[in-house]
Amino acid sequence: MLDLADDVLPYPPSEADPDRRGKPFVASVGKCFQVLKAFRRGQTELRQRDLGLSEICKLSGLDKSAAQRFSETLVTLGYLEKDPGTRRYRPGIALIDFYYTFMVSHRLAQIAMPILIEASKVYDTTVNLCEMEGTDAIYTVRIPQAKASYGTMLAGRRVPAFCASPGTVMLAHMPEDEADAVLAASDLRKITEYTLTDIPALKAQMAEARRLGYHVSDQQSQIHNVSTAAPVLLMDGRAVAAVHIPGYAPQWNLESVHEKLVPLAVDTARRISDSLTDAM
Amino acid sequence: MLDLADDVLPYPPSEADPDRRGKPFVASVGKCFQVLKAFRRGQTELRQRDLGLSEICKLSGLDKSAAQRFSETLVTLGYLEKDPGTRRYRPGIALIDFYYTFMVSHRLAQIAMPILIEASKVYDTTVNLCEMEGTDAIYTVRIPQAKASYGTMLAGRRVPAFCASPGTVMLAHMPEDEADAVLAASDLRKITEYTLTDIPALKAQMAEARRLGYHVSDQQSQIHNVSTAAPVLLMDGRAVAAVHIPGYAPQWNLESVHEKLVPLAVDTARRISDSLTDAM
DNA sequence: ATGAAAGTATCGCATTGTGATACATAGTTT
DNA sequence: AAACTATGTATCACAATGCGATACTTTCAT
Repeated sequence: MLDLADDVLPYPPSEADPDRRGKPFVASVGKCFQVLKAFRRGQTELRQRDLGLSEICKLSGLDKSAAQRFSETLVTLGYLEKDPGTRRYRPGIALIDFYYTFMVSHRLAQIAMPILIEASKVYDTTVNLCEMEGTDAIYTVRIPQAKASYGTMLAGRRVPAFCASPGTVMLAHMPEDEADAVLAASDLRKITEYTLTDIPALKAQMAEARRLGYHVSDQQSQIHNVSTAAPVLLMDGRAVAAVHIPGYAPQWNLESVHEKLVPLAVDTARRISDSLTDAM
Repeated sequence: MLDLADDVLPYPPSEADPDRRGKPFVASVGKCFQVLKAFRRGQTELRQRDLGLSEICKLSGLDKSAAQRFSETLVTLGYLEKDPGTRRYRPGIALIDFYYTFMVSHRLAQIAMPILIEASKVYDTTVNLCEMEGTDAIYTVRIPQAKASYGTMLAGRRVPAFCASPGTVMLAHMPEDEADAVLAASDLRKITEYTLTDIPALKAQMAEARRLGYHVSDQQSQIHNVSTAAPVLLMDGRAVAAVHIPGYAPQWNLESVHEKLVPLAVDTARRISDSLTDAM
């Protein structure tokens, strides 16, 4: 039995944040999102798609009454579904609406999509677009390949920025103080035995990524995965995203990745950068 | 200038609903989602990605104070972003999290994904998976093609069930009273000049779809689009989803769609149905 | 300059959410 | 079966919290 709870989640979510102090904040809204987030934790920590009320309590940090109020509210709104038999809750299909709301107005994704699709056909590989959010890189566009695993096909996945190639490359092409702040806020724990966790080594790696214009991560976030990333840059040199192409063993190794996937990633990222600046 | 507002959205969202009466409901939560929904309306009705506070008021039905409170709350939580210069709000990247939360636990999508990818390669076409939500068909999985338009690549898009082939085919394979209820609740307005809007004609069309096991819609929801859909069925014959393959003119016409896309859609849907029942 | 419209801040009131408690139901163990 | 435990549901008095009218500030058009 896993021990949940306790690292009780960032709530109340600000009053700590510098420039959010004093802004109006409706606590109930924060709590409802704690409930929705509980399902994500439930999936990673408990490996189950549906949660009972008491599990929601533990994972959200809310008491029983609150958990019930918010869960039922979310059911009424369609964002959770409730199995009448088991009385357990699960994510509702209406949640997809917000993905659409975000993506449909996301110019970067719109521009990148056809270019990424083309790129995926070159070697029949998965190709992803990543963007920074806090200390994570989030996959926003993924062009899937039939043989890939389901989890690696889904947009919305998060990976700690410090230990994955898209993160490295975005941190590298970012004002240094911002990058430092991200590293400082990151939970620097080893994901695999190859994960770098000390700041100087990470900064050296970032410097090299900046120099080369790409980064190859050798099993630092996943065993048997040598993955490449190249930055999508604005004219001022800031990275707004990264193109990420994973290469899985045994099909790909460090050498073939350098020979084939690196140029592809760099070129794809550059084409996106160009289209982006043209469009402005 | 479009007149917005007024059809002030279904709020308070239940007390009307039969079996949701008396369930605890936190009004603030409902209102925060009104704000998020406002962005979707803003995109379709105003064609703009970001909204000012007063636009949020109109589109959400909230007063100025409430709109501000909830918008700022959502900014603090990361679900909206605010441009400091223009003071306008736009959807935040964190919204993607909920897509992931839903999809990662969605067995149907997991099973369907590789099968849909295979299908998309046969004629290099877009292939979609749709599911019912209220009176709409929602696209939950989409395998994009480079030449397609961005809007048709995004999961989360909704189409009224009555006038699109995936909807027709799902309604057809549904207990009749449920299908009738959906039609009754639908806003039966012509989308194109070919849209059927009278119930008997729609029911005849559904009957034929049930008989054939697929449906081809000829420009009923979009001009120059002849699209095919076939139902994904459980063992009891109920549809849980539909495979949808659009065929755009001039590349595709009614004849070539029948010859090629119909068998592909039917076969793909059947393979998903089989995998689904195997997995249980 | 002037005015209108949009955005932000303030604050007393009472509505609304709160959470302790009690009750009901499901699932397990003896 | 009965007894027990855990989990889910309902109730309710209190006051904290969200409410929204008002006033203030900024921005943009004229």
